This record gives sequence, C-alpha cells and structure tokens, in this order.
Amino acid sequence: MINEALREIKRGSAEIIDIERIEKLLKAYFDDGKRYTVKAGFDPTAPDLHLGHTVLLQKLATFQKYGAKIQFLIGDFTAQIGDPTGKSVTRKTLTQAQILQNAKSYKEQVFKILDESKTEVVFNSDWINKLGASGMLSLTMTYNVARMLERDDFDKRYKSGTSISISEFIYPLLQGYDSVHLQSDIEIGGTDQKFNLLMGRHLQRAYEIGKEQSVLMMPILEGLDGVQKMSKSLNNYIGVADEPIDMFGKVLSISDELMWRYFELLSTKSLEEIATLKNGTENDTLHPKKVKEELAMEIVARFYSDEAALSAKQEFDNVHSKSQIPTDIEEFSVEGEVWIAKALVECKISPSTSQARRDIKQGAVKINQEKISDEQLQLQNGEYVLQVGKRKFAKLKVI
RNA sequence: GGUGAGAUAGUCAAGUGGCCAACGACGGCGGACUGUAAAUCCGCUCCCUACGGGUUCAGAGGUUCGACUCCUCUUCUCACCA
Repeated sequence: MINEALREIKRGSAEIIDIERIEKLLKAYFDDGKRYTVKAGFDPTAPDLHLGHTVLLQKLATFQKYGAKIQFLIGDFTAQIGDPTGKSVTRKTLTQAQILQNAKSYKEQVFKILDESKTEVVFNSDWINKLGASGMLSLTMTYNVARMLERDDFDKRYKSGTSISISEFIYPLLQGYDSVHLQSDIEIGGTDQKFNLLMGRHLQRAYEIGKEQSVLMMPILEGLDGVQKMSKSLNNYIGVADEPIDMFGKVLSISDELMWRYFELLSTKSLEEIATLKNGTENDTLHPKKVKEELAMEIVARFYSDEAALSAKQEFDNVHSKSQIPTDIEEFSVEGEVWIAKALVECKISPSTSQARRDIKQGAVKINQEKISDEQLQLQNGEYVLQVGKRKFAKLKVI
C-alpha cells in the first residue's frame, strides 16, 4: 500500500529531496491515520490556469488520496514583490485589488481537480503583515547576500549590472517563511522553484520548528509545440477554461511523442495502463490516434463532464473526419451586398482583405462547402457559411 | 562620466544613394500527403477592390531629382574604460 502510494507520488517528478521523510509520513498515515500537510504556493499574477499549472494540482490531488491536508497558498503578499525566478529584469508589481481578483478566479478553477474538503486555502499576507519590522529583520538575518547571489538568475543580473531590487532578495525568504508559519511537511513546486523551495527547509531549521519539509519538484510541462514550456505568451497552451471542442482539438494536435509525456503528467491512468497503451501502439495493435483521443476525452471530462467529452469527440469527427460543418459557428450579419474579401474580414476569419485575397487565390476559402476562386465575388442577399482553411468558420447573413 | 558599436517587418538577420515592400532563417498561414500527429514537398507572409495606389526600416529634422542607406539632434540598447 505504501509502495503504491510512493510510486504514484514519485510519478513524473523531476526531483525529490528527503524522500525518506515522505515515506515516514505515509507510514504514519497508513498505520495510525495521522495526517500531514503539503504546501504549494501559487502566484496570483496571472488569473488563467492552463494544463501546465494543473500538473502541480494533480500531484496535490494524489497526496490528498494518501492522507495529506493541502495548504493551498495564494501568495498575495509576495505577489506584490514578484518572483524574481528566471527573470532578467525586475517585475512590475500588481495592485492588491488585481491580486485579489486573480486569486478568486484561481480558486474557482482549482477545485475542478482538488478536493475542497481536504484543502485549506491560505493567503500569506495574513502572517507576513503581522511580522512587523523586527520580525522582518530577524528573517533577513538568516541568510546572506553572498549565497543569495549564487542563484543563477541573480548572478547573471549582478554581473551584467542589471538592477536587482532588495525586495527581490526578500522574496525567497518570505516564501520560505511561509513554510515556517504553516509548519509544512512537504512542499511541491516546479523545478524552476528549487532555490525557493529549499529556502523553506533552511528557514524551518533556522526557526527550529522541529522539522524540515521534504521537497518534491515537478517538471515544467511542454506546450503544444513540444519544445517550449507551456505558457500563455507563447500561445502553445491548453487553458482549463478552453471550450471542450478546442481542448479536444488541441490535445489531438500534439505529436505522438509528446502524448506520452502528457499521459504521464496529466492523466490519472495508472502507469501500467499507460505502458499497455504504449506497447499497443508500438506493435501496431493500437492506433496512436485512438490513444490520443482517449487522452483528450479524459482531459475534457475532467474540466467539464463525460458528456461534454463525448460530444466534443463527435463534433470533432464530424468536422474533420467527415469534413462537415461544426454545429455552433459564430454568426454575423451585414447589410447590402458585400465583397467576399470584406465579408471574411467582417466575420473575423481573415485579418485583412489582403490576406483574404491571398487565401482565395490559394484555394483556401469555401462558401457553403464549395471552394471559390473568384476574388471579386459579391455576396447577394442570403445566408452563407464561410470557411477559411480547415478550422475557421463563420456564418454570414446578408440582408 | 568617457569612448566605441548598434536600433530593419512576429523573432533572428541581410541590405551601406536608385535594381527595396526590403535577401535569408525561424515562426505563422494555406495547399498536397495523413490520424487537423510528426516528417516531407509546394505556395504565401505590411495595408488598400489592386497588372495600380498608400504607409514602412527607433524618433525628429536636413542634404538630394531620389534615402533603409549621407548629415544633425533626440531616445533607447550593447561593449570597453573610469
């Protein structure tokens, strides 16, 4: 039982520090029902979660299965500083109002994965604000500048003469102090957070609270391109708020190779099941697309429902396998006859009339399923389904 | 504070008076092939109802018939010195 739990906990992790302690905590839970705490901090600077964030959340859910009480920490105080991790310039800070707003939408999305009854949501401004000047001072005395500068990102900035704000030195200290205050047994975070996570151990020792948290680091999930990390700014993400059909489509668009990575980090299937699937595709008894569909269904079902997953799949098949038109297309209407290129821009499926003309010339534009080639075409009164490429659709009513 | 180098389309990066809406690469889009996968191949990639017109090469002026290319100033980046 413990072994199984350990295996699931280790699954996909990049590095674990002090696994022995985790083992002991699990043993205490299985033997005596003793609960333990797992902390994970979230930066409420970006309100929209994507699957990359859910890697951590799912790991937390696993812990919940095995007796953990989750300390879901919203770093509302630390967000005012901005995590310097990996940054080459000082981040600009957010106002309290923005942070609270983001924190709220965070919570709404998070409980699609976490069990709310086993989760404690905490805000670190609660205790950090009470720290006071002297509390802050003693916190800063636990560490020194030389070691702080060992961090790669700080080191680079220091050497190149880029500004490092004193407050940024405080950031890891505060994050570590959270672990002191919360008496966390385990903290989990991304590999990029290693320094900050270890700071928790350091401070728990310095404050002599009688334990040092174990640290579990999860890898950073690759985005749809399979190379760069999933992020909104790179536009290679699957948002948890994406429509079922988009979510489904995006999962299906990843490469076969990346699919296994997603299985490992995002699926709740057991490692054995995944291995079976992988074997199946390797000896050609199982089509990779079928497997990928399963993954896509599972993900959609997690954030919506089984029914939504099923209809997303059906919709997808209709559009792509049978090349029919999707059921809910955005509708637009214009008055008087319109030039086709203008119409495409009007319906937001072309960025400019220039692009629209090019697409027509290349045979990418269809009206009511029929390819057109006349870029001078005028649309008369009536209803049309316009299509650019394989994926962009719009309904247009000409009055 | 001093000196030197630089700023070109989404990114990187050519171009040093007309042949430049600007080579090339990446990305993106479209097409073929497929499993809307990957790989591969082909086309497109500032805007405008367009064999033409308009606005671009950090910003503002200037020289010139003509400037991304020359001059002046401004802003910002980088390197070296102090």
